[in-house]
Amino acid sequence: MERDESLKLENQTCFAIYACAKEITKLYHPVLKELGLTYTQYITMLALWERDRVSVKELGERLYLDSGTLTPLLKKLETQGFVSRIRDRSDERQLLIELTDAGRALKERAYDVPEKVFCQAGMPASELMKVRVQMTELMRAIHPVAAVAETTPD
Amino acid sequence: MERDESLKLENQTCFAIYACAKEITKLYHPVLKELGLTYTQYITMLALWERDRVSVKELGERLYLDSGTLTPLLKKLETQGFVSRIRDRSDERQLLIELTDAGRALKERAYDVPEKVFCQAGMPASELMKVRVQMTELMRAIHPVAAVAETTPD
DNA sequence: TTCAATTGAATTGCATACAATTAAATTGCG
DNA sequence: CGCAATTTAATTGTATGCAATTCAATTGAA
Repeated sequence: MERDESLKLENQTCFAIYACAKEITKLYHPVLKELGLTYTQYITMLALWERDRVSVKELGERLYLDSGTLTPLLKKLETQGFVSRIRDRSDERQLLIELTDAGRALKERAYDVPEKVFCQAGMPASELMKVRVQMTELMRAIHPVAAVAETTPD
Repeated sequence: MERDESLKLENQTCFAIYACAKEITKLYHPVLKELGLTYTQYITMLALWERDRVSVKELGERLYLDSGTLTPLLKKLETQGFVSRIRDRSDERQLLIELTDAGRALKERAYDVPEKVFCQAGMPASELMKVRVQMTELMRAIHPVAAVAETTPD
């Protein structure tokens, strides 16, 4: 690539992904508003609907979020009545996140969400799946980097 | 897709893109720190290196950011000495953003950035290009939606 | 057992993001 | 011209995100 081309905005994969991520979040906004959830709260609920009564640490690993983001977000979900935050009796350092009945009930109303957003996005499901596979591959390529670098022999 | 599968985190294209975007930003962080830029400031400088003396509105359209984000960010870049913020004499509503000499000089030091980040990401350039093309397509599919919906006949 | 090292969550500080509103400047219609 | 509608930034309020630090609980080695 030409020296100058390398710094053009339209040649930055990072920017394409960054901009896309933000637009997608905006697409979810009106749909999630009906459920009383923000986008980050929504993916947190998705994780919990699959498996709850988990520590903040485990939740953070599944969502790629740290306690700085999750602590206030989970307090908010607790205030809204969707989760309970309970200290683990056998290890008081850990905070277990459990769905409430209302939290579990919310799942019923969430089943429509993906389809509603799909309809807004004018893209066939097969294309979206391709994108997902590529993103997952890219994620695998970059996410463990830090950990690997640390264990590199010197 | 099975009813329950549709809400699984690993099946959400939105989550794959969202998580990827965040990890990529983290990859840039240490590299950009040497230049004294955050990620958002960096893409703003990329846009300005291509074309400066533009209004906040035009910059926002190219970066998909609004004045709520750009106003404080541009003030920061001004404080750092990389840009000047000048009211357009012929239309006082507009604020023109111009690179300073220091801002233009910074470009020289930025040429290394993409390669440095590539090296951290263990992915061939051809794969990254494929990702970029797909993201750009997806962006085209979803971004104009709102505008189109407004002009739909009733 | 004892205490230093580690672990997990919370906190702090800073930088986004964006919806909604506000305020100033400009435009365009009558 | 005169003023309502529009346009552009800035502001306000809320919600992330994350690096770095702190604090309490637990673990593990001597």
